[in-house]
Amino acid sequence: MGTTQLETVPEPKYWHLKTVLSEALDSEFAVGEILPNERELAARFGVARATLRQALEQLELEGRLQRRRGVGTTVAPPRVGVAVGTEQQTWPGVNGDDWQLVDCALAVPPAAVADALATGRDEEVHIVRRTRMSHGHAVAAELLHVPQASVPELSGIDAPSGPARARAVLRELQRLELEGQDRAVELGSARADDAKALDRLPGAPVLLVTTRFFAEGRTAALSVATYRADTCRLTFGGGVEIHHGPETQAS
Amino acid sequence: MGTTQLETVPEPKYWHLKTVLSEALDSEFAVGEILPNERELAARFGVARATLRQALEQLELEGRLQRRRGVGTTVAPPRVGVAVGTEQQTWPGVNGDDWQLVDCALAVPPAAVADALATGRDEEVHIVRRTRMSHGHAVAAELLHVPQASVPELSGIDAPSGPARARAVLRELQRLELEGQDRAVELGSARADDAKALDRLPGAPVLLVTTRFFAEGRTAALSVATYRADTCRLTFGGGVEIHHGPETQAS
DNA sequence: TAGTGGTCTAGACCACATA
DNA sequence: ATGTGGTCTAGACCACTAA
Repeated sequence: MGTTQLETVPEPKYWHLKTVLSEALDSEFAVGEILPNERELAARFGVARATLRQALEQLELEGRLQRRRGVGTTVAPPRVGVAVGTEQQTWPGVNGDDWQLVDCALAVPPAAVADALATGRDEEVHIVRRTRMSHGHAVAAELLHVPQASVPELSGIDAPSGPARARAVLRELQRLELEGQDRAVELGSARADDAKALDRLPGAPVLLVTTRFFAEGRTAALSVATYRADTCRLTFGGGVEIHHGPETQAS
Repeated sequence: MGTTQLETVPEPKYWHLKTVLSEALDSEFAVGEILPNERELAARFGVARATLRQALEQLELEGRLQRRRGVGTTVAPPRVGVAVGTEQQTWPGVNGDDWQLVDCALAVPPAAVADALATGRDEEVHIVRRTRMSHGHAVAAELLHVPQASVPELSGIDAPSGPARARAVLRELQRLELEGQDRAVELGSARADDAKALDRLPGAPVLLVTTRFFAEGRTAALSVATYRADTCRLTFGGGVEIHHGPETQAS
């Protein structure tokens, strides 16, 4: 009697912590506000720092928090909706999309990419790197793989690398008639270079969007885009904004 | 000279470990094979168990490993492609989709859902629970929120809850003319009940697919589907299989 | 009952940002 | 120089599975 928790399942501490913190974020903190540091939070809740960190990790995974080394932990703004799929299918780089060309190189792609393109595993392809900006921040980094067979007219007169070369590859690609495309989304962790481009640590959770472009009866190009999973919500069709949680209340 | 690593950035141990393990998985292990236990692996690599676990965690996140308490760590099969978006838009539950009705209840949804449906925050809606099966495993759990206004003809004669009630709600919903729909995908962590349905621990990483169904000029229903992020690759359009990495070599 | 992964602790040191 | 989050250790105990 009185011991009302006799038959309760022992809920992990970090899980309970996460719930408590989550509610505190809703009610007591504003977006951008900085939280007490991990050592103090851990002390305040009477747990080891590692346990506290386990809770923070999950909240960051859910896009509620943002942690930066040397700075602190802040309350994250609601995720931004990023339009990924639209009704009409187009080649990358046509008129007004919010991708910025970075550079272009000729290199042997990973085996998985070579298989998808049906090129030989030792065959070099054009790899165009692009970055997607949204609200002033980089939200995605992309590698667009274009087999040399897809852009046969690519002149040797163009710059051998850099943004100019990238532009040339895209221009040639757009001459083909796009017959279709499909996409896949999966969870991954950021490679070192992508992490740097996205201002995250290597291994940060990302959403991998793989797009195959079909032309001339084959896969004419393959894009692998790496989106920040903490700050992005990928939208398909319509692209209308979805309101979210209690954050809806202002700012 | 000879000290070739003077200016190398100190790569974290768990990151290097992950790379080594990843390569070992490709070359020395078959899908389903069980790895040595964590204590032995840690000893073998000369690191603390926590560090080893950090590497395993990432590999699990990437769908390379599967860990089960009391059993061990096994090599995961390649992710299964799950078709999420198709060209033609349809109501949930029409003819042959691979969702199984679980039950149905009348309850007040979370504020975020109420806002999206433009119902009052205290207004009860029908909540249909469904489970999606693929290859004999549950890959997703869904809550389909249907405002009472969307199914006004729902007879009180039908069962008050359970699969029969769920069927009735979907049947009434399908009478409306579907005017459009849109989707969003984001990263989340599994709620306790979803985790149980998906045979995962609470907090496991999941892909949240939010679908809005439009009819009669408003949002007539809203679905929130929770997909296992470790085993699923969500496909949009076409639904064709994408070949993957070295796993492509058989089964 | 034995062995597995999951949780938790109390430290330590490091890399990074800022003042 | 200080303070932050990131990495790492060497333990301990618990929850779960399967023999």
